[in-house]
Amino acid sequence: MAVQGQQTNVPIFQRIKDYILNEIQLGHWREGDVIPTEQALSIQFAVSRMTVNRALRELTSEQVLNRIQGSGTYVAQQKYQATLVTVKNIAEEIRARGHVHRSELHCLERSKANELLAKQFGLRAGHMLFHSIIVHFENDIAIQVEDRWVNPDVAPDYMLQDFSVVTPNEYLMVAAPLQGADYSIEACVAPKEITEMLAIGQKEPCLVLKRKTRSMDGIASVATMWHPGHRYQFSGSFS
Amino acid sequence: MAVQGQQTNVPIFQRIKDYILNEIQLGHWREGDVIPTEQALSIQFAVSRMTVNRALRELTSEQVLNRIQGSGTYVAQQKYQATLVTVKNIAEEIRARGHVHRSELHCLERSKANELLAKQFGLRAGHMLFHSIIVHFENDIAIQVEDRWVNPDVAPDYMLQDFSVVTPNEYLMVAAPLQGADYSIEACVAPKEITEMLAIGQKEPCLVLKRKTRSMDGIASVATMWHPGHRYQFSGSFS
DNA sequence: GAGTGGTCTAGACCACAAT
DNA sequence: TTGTGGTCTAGACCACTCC
Repeated sequence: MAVQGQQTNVPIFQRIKDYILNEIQLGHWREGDVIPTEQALSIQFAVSRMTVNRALRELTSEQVLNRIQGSGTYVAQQKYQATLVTVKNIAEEIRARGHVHRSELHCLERSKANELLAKQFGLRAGHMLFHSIIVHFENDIAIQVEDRWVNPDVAPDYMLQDFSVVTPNEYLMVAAPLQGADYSIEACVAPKEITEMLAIGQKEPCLVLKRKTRSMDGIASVATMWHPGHRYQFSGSFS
Repeated sequence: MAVQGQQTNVPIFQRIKDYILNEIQLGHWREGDVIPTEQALSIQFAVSRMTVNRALRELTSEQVLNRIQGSGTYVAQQKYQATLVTVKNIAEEIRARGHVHRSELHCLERSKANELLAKQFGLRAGHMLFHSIIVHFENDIAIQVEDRWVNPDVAPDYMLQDFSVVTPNEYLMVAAPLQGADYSIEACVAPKEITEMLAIGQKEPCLVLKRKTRSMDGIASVATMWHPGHRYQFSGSFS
């Protein structure tokens, strides 16, 4: 019965979200400000508290708001620019470009962890680890050297895989579903063995991605991926 | 009354989420499979449909599930590993490390767009652009050369800023709220002028971030940020 | 038409923060 | 103690898909 001049069929919780985003955009509500309580908004919009709750909860998960139980709802810090690098499985990435992927297995061994590795895995030095070195080719041009150490406790069958068919990445995603990862991206000159595998000059810059993946049962894998700087880059976009 | 052997104080909607994630992880439910309906789950867990709805809705926004009204709820495609690089304002980033930020303005000018730049901005060649080159120091060590071109139509007051106080990034975030960006990260050897500003060897690898930011009114800015490879990296984590 | 998800209500009890 | 957010219920009506 009550006609409220609402434009279309936008759900109420969405209208409340839009209203809040608008107030922030207009500068009426600034970073750190308290915004009206659930009850106040439910009265203002003449809706139930659950509906307001959903709007506020979603804006919180979208990092627009912070909520503190017992205290109130606050405008969050302005978001930093974030760059989302989607690190796909390299084989799939290459195929997606319509190119041919091929890999060479240069090393597959059991080896004892040195102190540095043990520390990264959270294990004691001397603990057994799996180690593989694989070179990935795109149309027969070397594009990545993947130097990977794997925790046998997490992926006991790692050594049994045929890495010409399945990439370590693909296998680990199935064997030890990842819960998260730490990574870094840097530019440096690669050691001689790496430059040889990539067939690049010894002084040529490499783009290096180091990644440590966490699964349920601990650190699953520590990998260093070397790419020739002049023929590889990470790219993408966000909005 | 009903004791259900629940471990702790985990909310019901969270337990349902965990249950679903577990079924997927165990392989009981595979990509594309239909999972039980809201009603079925609400009976299975002896909770109200709203609680199940919240669990499913959140998993959908987390890209674990797809929902189709009138049809059902499906297991989504397995996610790619995604690396979230948070590119903060460099001044803030340095201060967050407890270090001192300082910048040197090496160039601030109006200049006509060459063909390449014009194309990036979506303007015609010869269009006027603002251009700045700033070197950022962390504890008096050069850490970034920021070579930036700005669209005057979007940020007309760019030339009036005092870039020893406000970074271009800070100013642009306010003047032209960004809607998105395209970026790439690569490793290469910098031109002589850059290596001099960074005070590094001429053959030393640089980590280069190129970023094009979009605002409401078009391309706001095109920037190339050069970092010495041996003393700078992008890093972070995700889960 | 039966079944599914999408949304909403008007209460309720709780944990926590501020006072 | 009061006010806040966190969660949950047992219904309801709707839009959409599928048969």
